[in-house]
Amino acid sequence: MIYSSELIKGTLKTIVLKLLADNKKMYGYEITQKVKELTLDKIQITEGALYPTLHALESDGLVTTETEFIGKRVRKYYSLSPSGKNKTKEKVSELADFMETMKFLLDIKTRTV
Amino acid sequence: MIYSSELIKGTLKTIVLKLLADNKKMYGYEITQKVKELTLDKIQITEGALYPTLHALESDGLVTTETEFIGKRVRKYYSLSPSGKNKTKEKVSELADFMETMKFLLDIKTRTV
DNA sequence: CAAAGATACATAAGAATCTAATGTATCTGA
DNA sequence: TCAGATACATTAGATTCTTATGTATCTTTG
Repeated sequence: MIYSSELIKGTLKTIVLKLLADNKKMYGYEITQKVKELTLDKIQITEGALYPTLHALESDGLVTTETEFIGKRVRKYYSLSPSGKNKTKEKVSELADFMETMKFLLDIKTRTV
Repeated sequence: MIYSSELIKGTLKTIVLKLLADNKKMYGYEITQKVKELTLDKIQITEGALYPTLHALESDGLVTTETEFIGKRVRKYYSLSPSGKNKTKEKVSELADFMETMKFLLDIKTRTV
């Protein structure tokens, strides 16, 4: 089972930030594979979604980049900047809070009018 | 604190379906107020988001409508159709599953390479 | 050793879904 | 009376994703 795409919307940035917080530095392709692995294939981040997100994080100053060559092939590593670390904490705790709220909403058994 | 809007994206349809499952029939404005109340103002559904969603649910055959007049003012009640009830179960359990996955993703403490 | 599949970057058109603004109209309480 | 709440609805624009495409290198396998 793969989650319907709408569910992923809005959480991608937080997922990426959190992965970077846990793994120090990662490159794009690695992120897609890591998410796929950690979620047992339930979340598959496409490159068309990931790269624009990474670029946005960079232009917002939340991540810094360094390029490395593996043979002739380029690899672009992303790391959290100090403000990126703060942002990560904010986004993660907001998402955790949101999930609590949603869990409550989904469990409610109220009067059937 | 109000959740950043991107978080709501993709969950609105599920929230509405679940509310209808619990409350038999509801009208649009009532839904906005109910969500606001149940989430202590953390989730505020705007009408610009809600009405198109309700109309989409209707044209998908997931809800049926009945109009009622309160004085001269019209009120449009929405109820789940049989397929809407099935859809609600699907969407709710998918979202619950998704939240488990996200919780795992957010809590992971892995090697710092 | 050729070809397929994996690795690795990137962009772009289009779809989906929300925000913010606007519109109309009625009801209620101070 | 008049502001605020109730109640419907639409629309322009923004955001963010999907799907497709492009380029190039590396690795594995028949």
